[in-house]
Amino acid sequence: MAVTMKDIARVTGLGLATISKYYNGGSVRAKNQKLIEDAARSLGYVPNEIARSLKTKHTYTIGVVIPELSNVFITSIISTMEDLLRQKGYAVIVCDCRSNPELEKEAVSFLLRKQVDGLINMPYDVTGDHLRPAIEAGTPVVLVDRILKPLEGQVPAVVLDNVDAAEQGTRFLLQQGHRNIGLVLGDRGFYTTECRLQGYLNAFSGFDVPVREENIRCGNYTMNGGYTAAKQLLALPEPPTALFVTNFEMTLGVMLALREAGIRIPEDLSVMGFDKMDLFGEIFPDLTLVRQPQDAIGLQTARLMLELLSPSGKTAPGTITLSAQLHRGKSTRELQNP
Amino acid sequence: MAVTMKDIARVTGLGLATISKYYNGGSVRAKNQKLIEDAARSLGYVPNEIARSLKTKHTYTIGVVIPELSNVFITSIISTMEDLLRQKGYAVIVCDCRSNPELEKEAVSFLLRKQVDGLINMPYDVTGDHLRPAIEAGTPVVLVDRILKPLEGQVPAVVLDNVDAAEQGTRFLLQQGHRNIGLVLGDRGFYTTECRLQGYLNAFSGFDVPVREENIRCGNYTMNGGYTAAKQLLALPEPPTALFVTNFEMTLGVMLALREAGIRIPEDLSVMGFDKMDLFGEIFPDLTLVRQPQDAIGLQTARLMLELLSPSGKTAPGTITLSAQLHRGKSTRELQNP
DNA sequence: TTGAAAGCGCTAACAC
DNA sequence: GTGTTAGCGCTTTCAA
Repeated sequence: MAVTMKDIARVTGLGLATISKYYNGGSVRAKNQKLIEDAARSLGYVPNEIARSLKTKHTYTIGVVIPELSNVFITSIISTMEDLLRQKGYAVIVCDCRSNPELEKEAVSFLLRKQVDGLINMPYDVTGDHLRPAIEAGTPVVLVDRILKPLEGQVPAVVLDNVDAAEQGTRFLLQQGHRNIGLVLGDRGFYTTECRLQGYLNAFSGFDVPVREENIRCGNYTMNGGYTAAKQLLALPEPPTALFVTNFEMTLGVMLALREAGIRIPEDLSVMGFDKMDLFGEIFPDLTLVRQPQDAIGLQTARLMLELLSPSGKTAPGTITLSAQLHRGKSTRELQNP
Repeated sequence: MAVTMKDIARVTGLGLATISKYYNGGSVRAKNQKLIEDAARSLGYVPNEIARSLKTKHTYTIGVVIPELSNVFITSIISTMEDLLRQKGYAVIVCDCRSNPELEKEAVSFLLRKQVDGLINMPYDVTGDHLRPAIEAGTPVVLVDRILKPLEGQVPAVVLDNVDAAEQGTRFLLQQGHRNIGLVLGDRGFYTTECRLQGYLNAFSGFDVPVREENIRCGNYTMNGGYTAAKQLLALPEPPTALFVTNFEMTLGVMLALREAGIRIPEDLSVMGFDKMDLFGEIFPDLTLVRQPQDAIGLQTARLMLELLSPSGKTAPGTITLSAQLHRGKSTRELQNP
């Protein structure tokens, strides 16, 4: 049987309340403090957070439900959130639902039974039905990276301004004189994919340049997908003079395909990447890209959750939209004869 | 206030014990079962696992402490473990200790206070001191990927036979006639690094070939590290005829460096990779590599934990060693004039 | 099969 | 500052 406060009480001769108060930062006579500390050490006492939770009604646990763990964007956001959350005393239970709506729903109810204080979700099921039980139970929910139309106004979210991000990137290439611009997207139907496509189209219509359907490819947000998409784009009768790739993994795949084909960047082809700079590191020392502020996304999400959890906080369920920043590197060049 | 069993009891007119039994799979009269289900649905009852845990002494929660989340080997192992564990009703709390022994120690005590049923650790602190509190508290611990000398015989572990893996890879290259073989390792001092180096050396002494010190490079287990190491190896007065790269991220970096340098594989240089095959996917369609059985590692770890947790199970704290398998791809070739 | 009651380890009034 | 006590939501004898 584990050591409990009762044991400490017995050994020290103090009352339970005193010991409890000590562990909750209350003021205790110095002599008794020493008594408690000594007893705790010699008995090997570890406070039981479960029992405490039962009483206090909060578990200091946050559930995080994500579609996939094998994606640097997701893992880097999780790391950032976890750092802040743990610093504030919260544990994080991560549930990878394997891009499966059934598992996603299950994960939510699982976490609810575990009495998590809050739920952070990068949603997969676009209906948002999986979150209904949480909302009904009054458990705070924060969405990351994607909003859910059916839940708009009910659940706050932290997202990138995806339309603007893609528009920025595309506009830059257009300004450089490119007219034939390949776009490598994630799968259709995803919130981010659709937004980024919209941004691309917006930029084109802003320049009054017609869009070539065949230039738009879906790379599934994976390295392989990007690789394949690049090969297809290169094989077109009129291959693009510039490529805009909309996430990290796909950019990696695209770069590999280009190297394999012996294509020089930016002499033969301009490339615009996406996502976080430092992950590309020294390998693509100065890739032109749309920088997604992932640290800020993770931070804001955690902060928002913390705010919802604070006794005062009942923040309005708005959407925090963060802006991407264009980084002008050396992988793009001005087209001489547009 | 949340809905509790008491509410169900009140509504149905049944006793607490009956309802509890129903939720624990006991047999209840069909009529009452329906009564309970209806009441639960209309009230929105969710069983409180916290209260249950207080009584039953187990939380169905496993703590996982890892050095870093941004590494495909680690995330893929976590995903595999989590799948099995969750399937058995266990939640997984992942703590990324950022390769910081202080944080690692803190993570363990944090999880202990949370009353996790077990602890899975890919250890960073080689002294293993951070795990002492868990061992003293009688909480089952399983190590993954690395063993801890000071804790040998006290804590079971699941690891790759790293020496043999590296020996296999190196021996294959030697058999192909290579004598000048570059080795790209992780940082010195790590368990896996030292084992893999040992394997390399073993193979050389088996062939009675002297080892060139300058061929051994540390790439920090990162993509950038691999990239840099490859550049350095290529710049040697007598560059190697083959490269053995000992993890996924570094292999990626090495491949990029080689492509950049316009080196053909395997015509100009043979390359042997490491880690899981399918992550390389179609991009390096047939890379020769030492395949690490990561799924098996994750599975065995989870299984071992489950076994320790089962009422019967008090498995001996041995080490499960899994073997790597050499995959003969097309990135290596026999040297004609050795 | 069902119900009454005790108690898991802790917190929080409240009285001292 | 300290001790007494009730009770968080559940499980689990034990008797009916």
